[in-house]
Amino acid sequence: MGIKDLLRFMKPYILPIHIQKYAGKRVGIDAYSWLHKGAYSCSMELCLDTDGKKKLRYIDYFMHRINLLQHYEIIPIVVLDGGHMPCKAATGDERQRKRKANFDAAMAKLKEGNVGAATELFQRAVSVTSSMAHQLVEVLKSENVEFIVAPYEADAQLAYLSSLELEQGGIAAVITEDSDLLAYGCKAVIFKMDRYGKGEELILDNVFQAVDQKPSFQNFDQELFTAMCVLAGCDFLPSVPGVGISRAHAFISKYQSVERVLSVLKTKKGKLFPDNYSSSLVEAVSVFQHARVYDFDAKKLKYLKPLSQSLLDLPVEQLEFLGPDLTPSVAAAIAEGKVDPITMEAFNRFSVSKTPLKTPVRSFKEQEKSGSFLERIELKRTADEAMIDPEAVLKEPKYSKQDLDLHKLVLQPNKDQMVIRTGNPSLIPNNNPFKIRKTDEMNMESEEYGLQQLKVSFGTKSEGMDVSCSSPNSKEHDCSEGQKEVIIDLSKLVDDSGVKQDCEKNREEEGFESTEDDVVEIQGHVNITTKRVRGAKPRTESFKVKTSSTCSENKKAKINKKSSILDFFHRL
DNA sequence: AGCTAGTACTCAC
DNA sequence: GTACTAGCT
Repeated sequence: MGIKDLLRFMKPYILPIHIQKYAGKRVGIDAYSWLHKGAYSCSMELCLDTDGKKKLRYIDYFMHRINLLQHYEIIPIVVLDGGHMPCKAATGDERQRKRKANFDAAMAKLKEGNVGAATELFQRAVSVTSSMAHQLVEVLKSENVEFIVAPYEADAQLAYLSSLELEQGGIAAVITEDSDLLAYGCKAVIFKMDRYGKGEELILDNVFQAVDQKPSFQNFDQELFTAMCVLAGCDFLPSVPGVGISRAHAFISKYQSVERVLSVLKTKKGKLFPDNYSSSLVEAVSVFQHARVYDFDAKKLKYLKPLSQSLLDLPVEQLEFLGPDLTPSVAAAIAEGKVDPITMEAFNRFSVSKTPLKTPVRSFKEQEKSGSFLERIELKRTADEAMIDPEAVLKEPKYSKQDLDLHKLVLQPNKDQMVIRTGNPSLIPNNNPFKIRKTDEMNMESEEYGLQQLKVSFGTKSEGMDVSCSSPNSKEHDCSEGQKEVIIDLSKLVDDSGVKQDCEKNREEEGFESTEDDVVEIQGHVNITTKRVRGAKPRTESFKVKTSSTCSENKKAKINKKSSILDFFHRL
């Protein structure tokens, strides 16, 4: 939702620019915007979780834009969303239901054979999942693109980076579609950046300094501006009925103080003014000012802006609304993309895996991002696959039978079973001209993700879980085109043979040859204690962990398409 | 004039 | 998440 009507209201201050303006500078990117847009190019594939490269087109979209920035010598800093703020309004159930309805309608159209109508409906059903985010993180890692997973809102983290000096790792501007960045006090924000690098920019200082410009913010400071945003209605607090951006601005201009505006509003609105509105507004403004963010240098959480005395006087428990505190190690693990910020599960070396949470209440964003029905994830792109004719892919008859099977899985998301198909995560779209990968880097990564990953925690209550996953030994990079397949049988609830067969079938279809020779297996037990920092009770669970790796050596030679940056821009 | 609520859109072969 | 708009106060 952002700040209701803020961008329209601020239109006079929003000017067209080209990102070239930021050549040589560091620029922050609100990953959610691009993930969401990119998802449109493959919404059906994402919803159905089909196998194949088309599902990863959102990565293509994202990386093409990263490449665009790099072409203009901009240093992109990708910021991803982390956990959810406790105070976030629970407006999501409605959207979630709509998505589900669109998904069901899309499946119906698909059964009828009306692919066009289905595609349209899938576009309304698609949402950004944490699997997608993590998949992106893996590609960013492999491409050496700087990224950070915010402890909570990416917006707050971006605003924090924007407040830092360049030498401290600060950024000169933020690219986003979200008006919240302004409420957080981001100095320079670029909206609606297109594929050529054109966008619309708002410089906050220009707003405060402008004379003879309407609407006028001459007597505003950042706090009043943020208060205006909250009054107009934001994610943390809906506005008082009848108050929108114009009236919010008028009130703040006139009374120059949050307290006075609130008391006037109270007498004016009478019964329409909610009892706890004043305290909620002050809290919401505080979140925009002091939200918890990650300090990359100190490697711990800190506040976007140092706490005021009145906040410092509060007992620590009452500061939870700024984002619950996280221990430095947890905060760092989240920031570096090693731990899922919502479930607190360690990410698998190759992919994301998790069952839907069984906690009674899940917020909208939580459901949206943790992938309510997209529990299967694949990263199995190979160079071979990249050679497949797109036409042929489209003609594959998989949309009939296989998707019905998938649909069953979708309708029973609680089944404690999933199949994770993984491949070399470093493989980025083959049409990607900036694919430069150094082998030693890859090996370093593999070490970093080594056996410690056996200590992963799994956020389920299942017992006796068998985890088969690819062993991250250095060898596998010698056969980076090889494919790994992981099957997790979390319970005996479901007969897994069907799924396994599907996998085998896929392997054949894709010409995958598994050689038993290089299968490595490690088996053992690990005891895991998961400390759920946000609200839930700590758990200790015991899992049987089995690791195996399958690599195929005799893969076709990689296509050595010499794709230069110029090639890429010619295609644009 | 401004707020509310409903609809349409984001990609790109 | 946004933009646009018809209809209401």
